[in-house]
Amino acid sequence: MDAAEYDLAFFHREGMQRRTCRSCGHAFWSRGDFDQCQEAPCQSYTFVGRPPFRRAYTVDEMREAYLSFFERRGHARLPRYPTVARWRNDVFFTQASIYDFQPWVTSGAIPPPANPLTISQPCLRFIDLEEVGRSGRHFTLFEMMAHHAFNRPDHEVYFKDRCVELCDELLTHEFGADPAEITYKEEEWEGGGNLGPSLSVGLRGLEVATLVFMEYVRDGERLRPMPITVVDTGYGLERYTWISQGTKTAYEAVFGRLYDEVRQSLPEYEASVVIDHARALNFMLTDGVVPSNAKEGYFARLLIRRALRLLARAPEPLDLIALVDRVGRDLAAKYPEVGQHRDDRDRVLAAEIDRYREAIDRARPVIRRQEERLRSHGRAPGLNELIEWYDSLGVPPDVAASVLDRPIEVPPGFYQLVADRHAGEAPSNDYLERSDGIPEIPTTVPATEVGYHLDPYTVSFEAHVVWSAGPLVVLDRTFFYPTGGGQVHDTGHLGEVPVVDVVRKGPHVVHRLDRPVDLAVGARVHGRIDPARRTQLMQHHTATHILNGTLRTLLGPHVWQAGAYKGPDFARIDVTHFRPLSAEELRTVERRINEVVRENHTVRSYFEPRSEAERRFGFGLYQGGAVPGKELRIVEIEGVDVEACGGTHCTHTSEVGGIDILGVERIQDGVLRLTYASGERALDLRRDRETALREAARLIGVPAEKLPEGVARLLEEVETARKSERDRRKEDLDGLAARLVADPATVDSTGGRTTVSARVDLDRAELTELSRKLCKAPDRIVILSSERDGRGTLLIGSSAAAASAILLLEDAKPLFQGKGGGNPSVATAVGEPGAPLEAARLRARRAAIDRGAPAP
RNA sequence: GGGCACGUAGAUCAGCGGAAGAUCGCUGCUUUCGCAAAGCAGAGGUCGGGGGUUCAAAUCCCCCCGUGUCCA
Repeated sequence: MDAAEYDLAFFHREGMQRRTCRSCGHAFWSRGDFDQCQEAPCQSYTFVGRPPFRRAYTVDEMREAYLSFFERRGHARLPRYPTVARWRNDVFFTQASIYDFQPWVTSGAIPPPANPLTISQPCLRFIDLEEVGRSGRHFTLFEMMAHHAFNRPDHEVYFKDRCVELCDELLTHEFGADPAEITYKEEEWEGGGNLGPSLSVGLRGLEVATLVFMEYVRDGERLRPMPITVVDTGYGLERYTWISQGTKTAYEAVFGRLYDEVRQSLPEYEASVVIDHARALNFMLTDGVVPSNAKEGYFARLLIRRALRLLARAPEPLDLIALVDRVGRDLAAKYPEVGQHRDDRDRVLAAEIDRYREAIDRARPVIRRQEERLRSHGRAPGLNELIEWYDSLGVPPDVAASVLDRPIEVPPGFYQLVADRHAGEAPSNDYLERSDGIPEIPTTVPATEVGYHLDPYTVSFEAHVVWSAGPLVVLDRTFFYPTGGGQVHDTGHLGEVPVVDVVRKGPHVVHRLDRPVDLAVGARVHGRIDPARRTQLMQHHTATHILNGTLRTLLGPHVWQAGAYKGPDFARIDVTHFRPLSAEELRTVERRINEVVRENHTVRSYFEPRSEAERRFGFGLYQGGAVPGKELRIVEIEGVDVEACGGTHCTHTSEVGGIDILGVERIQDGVLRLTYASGERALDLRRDRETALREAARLIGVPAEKLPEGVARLLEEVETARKSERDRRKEDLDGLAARLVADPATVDSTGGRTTVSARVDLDRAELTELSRKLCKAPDRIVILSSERDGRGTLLIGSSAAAASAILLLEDAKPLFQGKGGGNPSVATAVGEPGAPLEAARLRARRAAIDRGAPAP
């Protein structure tokens, strides 16, 4: 990055010098005369015991001081976003404040909710999990305080110069830091295809802010300017609290009194980690993460299990739920939603704690058995077993040692070894987006004005073509709904040409016709939407909201939509929940949703300023993912459900007609999928099911309502028939065995042995069975030949210790080009077609009679 | 999303290329006034599903389904 990028007027105005750090080699700006930047590792902490700030702050005081500082300087204060980044599919969690505005705001697709703005965003990072409790400054959950500005060519808010000035003013004026102690280190930032210069702000050995200026798009080797430049800053709330107090570690400063309390029972490391995890869990569970074995849920599980293990080290075991609650009560002062979700949070937590116990209980006998097996081979469980048990059974090494009731050495980097084991695995490719196959539409084409938001009942309209290519048409206005928000597009006609697909492309709604058309820009067209399909989509969408709201009411606020589909034939919703629905829960849900339909609640759809809507309804709004923008479209079913949603809805719940739940399945640990249908489709499907039922009943000759009993009886009959067939075959073989033994032509009893040899054409299973029967008597040698499908089989069985079936077979095999083998008590071979099977049998018989077995 | 483990009688599991087993539970008989217990006898299995390899597959390979677990 060009040095000029960092050559700011502010630095010169303040008389700062550009120097090069002798440790890290980075250039930096400062007022003071340093030969290295004021950041770790170049500079060690020099604030412990003598803080550089005017006074000490608690976390809440610091957050307030920061936000109000920027508020006073023209920034709008924004409430936090959820810590689960449901609006993105490339990450699970909000890891920085800028995540709240990616990708739509930073790409310019949607205006920011405020500009400039300030926020303290709780962020979750698991990358440094091992550092938590050790480094003194890492947290799983931290709050990134930030001020952001989004600059368009026609509206410049502020960029580098003002940004650095604000940061400097915060440190020096607001907090009273010595201006001479601050260094601004030049760095480069790159992410998501964008890049730009950044400044890392150092103070007494601590990085107290990162100021990023998103400016360029990487275009191959070249850099193109971004249409929107972004000021992306990050100030760690915990670090500010820490440096203001000058304590030894950030944990003491941030966790305050609770830290001292927990330290009564646990050492520094354990105390820091359990409180950290309890804090992170409060946000995760409040924001609807359900612990599970996959995706975001796994991280909640990871924290819970880690915390349980560490808490168990206390002399008097500490209770995780109590600890989480204790932390939650403090958080609730500033984040009321944490308090509101308290009971639900505890239920979810308790369920996961139970599951951990179950996992250990399940693993215990497995571990014992494996140890037993190892010991029988003269070995003992070692590191490999410990890794294996953790990886596939979830048993941590210390727990495994306690199960075995003997100490096992656990190497320090144990969890790293487990991670290394997973190193070569294929990376997740969730983030890959499919191309929609639609060409770029020139920015000069005016944005489409959409009518379906305000009036979902209009299915006929006039509009003008503003762009067209082959079968694709963009109009100045449309009532066609484009696929989005889980709802499938409308179909219909433009003029006489069928519309087969409708998609949103940036600000445009693109209609795809079933054939290329020649439409001039400016041409007037008549649009007609298939009304039956539209009605069905509206019913399914409103039904989805009714179901979602009802599930949250009945099961708790941990229920979040994890995906949804509203098609013309059926709809489905995936929701987070920690156990399967019982038959009774399902009945209750179905009864309630249909009650809501009958109660005919008004469904209001309207636009509202984001902050107002969030104040009134909270984060539950973002069931379909957080939606940026100044205004949200709210769909409110009074008393049942409120969501930010762009779909087409009925205006009264009775229009939904009724909701039939077609099925519930567990699609992932912690996620249930409900499939259902409404309106006409519900009737169709019910009719189909009834027809199938009646037809099945007719086929087995019982009235439809007696079908279960009828089927049960039928199954019983089948079972009886199968059994009697088995018995009959058994009897046949018994009879055959008796005849063979009684037939002097097949039996030879010389030398204290009985050799039974016969040609019986049976299948392989029958041959084996027959031989087995004959061999029940002692000192029997059984030699059976059989031909099926042109290929001969020779089976030899033996209950005579001196006669080996396999040796007899090996001897006779070559005669009929047989392939096969077996063991001393039974052996089988199949020969080539046409090979002399009987000769082989007679040879085996001869050998058995003469010697009991061929000479070795 | 990926790795690993597991799926065999009603339950818990063994077997891991050559004739489906153990323990508990169940049924019947013996014994007892009756129960428990014991002894004897017996019933109970598409070895998760589908392909493949092999003379032969519960067993080896591939693909699904389910459960658990770890990693992102």
